[in-house]
Amino acid sequence: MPQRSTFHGSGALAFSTKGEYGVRLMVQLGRRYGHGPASLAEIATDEDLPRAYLEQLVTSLRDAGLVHSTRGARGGYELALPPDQIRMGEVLRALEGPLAPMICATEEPDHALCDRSARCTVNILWIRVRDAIAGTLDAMTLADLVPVRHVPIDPRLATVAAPGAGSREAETGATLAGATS
Amino acid sequence: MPQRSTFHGSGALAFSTKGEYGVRLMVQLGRRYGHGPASLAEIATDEDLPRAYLEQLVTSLRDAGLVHSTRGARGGYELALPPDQIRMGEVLRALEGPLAPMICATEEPDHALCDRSARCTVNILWIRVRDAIAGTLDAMTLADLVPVRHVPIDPRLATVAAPGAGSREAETGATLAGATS
DNA sequence: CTAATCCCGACGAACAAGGTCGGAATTGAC
DNA sequence: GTCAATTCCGACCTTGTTCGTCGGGATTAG
Repeated sequence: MPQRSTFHGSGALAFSTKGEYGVRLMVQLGRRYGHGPASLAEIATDEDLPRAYLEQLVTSLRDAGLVHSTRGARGGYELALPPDQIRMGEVLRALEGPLAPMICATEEPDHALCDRSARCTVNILWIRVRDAIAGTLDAMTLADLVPVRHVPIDPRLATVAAPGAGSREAETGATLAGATS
Repeated sequence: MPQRSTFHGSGALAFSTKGEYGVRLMVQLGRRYGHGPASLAEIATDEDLPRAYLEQLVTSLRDAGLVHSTRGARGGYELALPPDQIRMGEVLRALEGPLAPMICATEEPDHALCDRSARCTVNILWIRVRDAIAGTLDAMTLADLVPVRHVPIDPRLATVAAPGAGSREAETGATLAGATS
């Protein structure tokens, strides 16, 4: 496949495929958590994604300390932390860079102010959007996306799969009414 | 100037220049609200933006019913509504298209489900991000971005510039309900 | 009439997104 | 020791969107 058709996020503020594929990759690793390393080929098949491309993405995730790799035969990747301790904000930041809808709204405190910062009244808008996104993303963990497993092999893992364990409830008032149903 | 340096939104989920310039354009129109039409050349100079490019953007805003145009000499553009009745969400949607971080999280009810929608547990993440963005944007109006004017020429216009006009207090949670259904 | 303005469609260069490729290094299994 | 599976790494290529530019036509005030 040369390229994905049209554009997978049609409008404004779209994530790139890096973000999308990377999250799907992480979810797969979440399902396999506790089963030892999983090879990229395996995951690429499961999610129907180009393996060579996933290699690039997983490198970012590894460098960010989110996944751990094992080289050699029977090697692969696995989560470096339990799923409920991986905030989705971290995942997306590792994949796509800092969450910043605009150059003057970087997450870094040493934000590169635009030259017009003096009379720039628009700044507050981008800041608020950035905070809303970051807040939402950091309020969700990978555990919220991994489908519940019936019976974990290791009973100690039951606490991990418990819903809403660590992640605070978001203050965004998210009404996700019947989204996918 | 052929192109803007590097990329004005460095990381993930960046607005394009359409969104940025368009908002700045609207703010300028907000400052001039009540003073009759303003020409694009004037605004382009004030904001130091390419006039020919603004022409394209303002077309979208006009088609969305946010600005009103007057043709001919001494013509120009003006806001079609008072600033406090223009939600920033509308502005950005007009400029950039629907707020959708991912194809499977469109604002339209007839969302084109990705082919994997059955076993897609990731969807909820994009939906929440989309709601957070839309909620934040729709809770702010153009009046929140226009710097307060000291003394309007026409005293009747004081009501327009007055801060308590209503939509300021909208909390993010309330407006979300209507958006999704 | 003339000058200012909006209006419209076509055009084009630069750039990042979205992948592909080939090979080197590492390791488990036999 | 050999072999196969796998991560690791950098270079390369292609395509579409973004970010504008350009030239002219339609409209209207003075």
